[in-house]
Amino acid sequence: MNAAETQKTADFLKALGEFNRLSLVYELCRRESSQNAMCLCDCCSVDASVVSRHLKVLAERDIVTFDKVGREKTYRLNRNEVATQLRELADLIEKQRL
Amino acid sequence: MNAAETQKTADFLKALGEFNRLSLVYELCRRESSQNAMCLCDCCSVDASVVSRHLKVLAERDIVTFDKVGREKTYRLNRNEVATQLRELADLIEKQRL
DNA sequence: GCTATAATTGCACGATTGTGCAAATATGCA
DNA sequence: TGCATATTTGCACAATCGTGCAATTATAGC
Repeated sequence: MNAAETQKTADFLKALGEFNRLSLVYELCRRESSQNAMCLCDCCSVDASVVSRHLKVLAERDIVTFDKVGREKTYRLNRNEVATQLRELADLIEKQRL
Repeated sequence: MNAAETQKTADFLKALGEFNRLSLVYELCRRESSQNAMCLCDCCSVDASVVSRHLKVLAERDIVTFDKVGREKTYRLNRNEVATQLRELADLIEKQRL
């Protein structure tokens, strides 16, 4: 487990480890289809600019993906990728595979 | 998924989502037996006081546990508990169970 | 008792982070 | 072209966080 990998995993966990960002993830989790940012604003009571920045962080870590349609960006949760990353970490920790 | 639960999960992820703390977790993961804090200092090049504080954070989130033997505290990773929490989150995200 | 070692705590500091507001940008629609 | 809406960006600010150092506490061994 080199430093770069450790840092990458830490960044992934840190992206999920903030209340409003995790709320956004849960909100996207509830929805079947993609949601634009304005719609996501409702789930956490902060300014639209804040939501924009949080979604950017999540996108940088590949936790969410977006499509740009017109003037809207519609976001969706990368369910499988996120779940896989979490499970890999769980396996590593449990089975001592480093 | 209420706010308190969300906050708790976020705190758990945030505790893991810092480079030196995650390095400590990995170091404990490699070891079969408990390790005292001084021994753990080697894996991340920071002051002993910093390691002490990081271990406290990890203990507060039940990521590690310790036994006090003499003047030493020996830490061990709560493998199963941490792995279970990560898997539960993975399942929730993947299966849309909120 | 005294000394050495393990660990914690208080303090200070710089860096990062989350936030709101206002302005700017981008795009759709009339 | 002009206006409305979606999103981003610049700026400022307070709060949190990670850190090192020095002092303190706790305990083992002499």
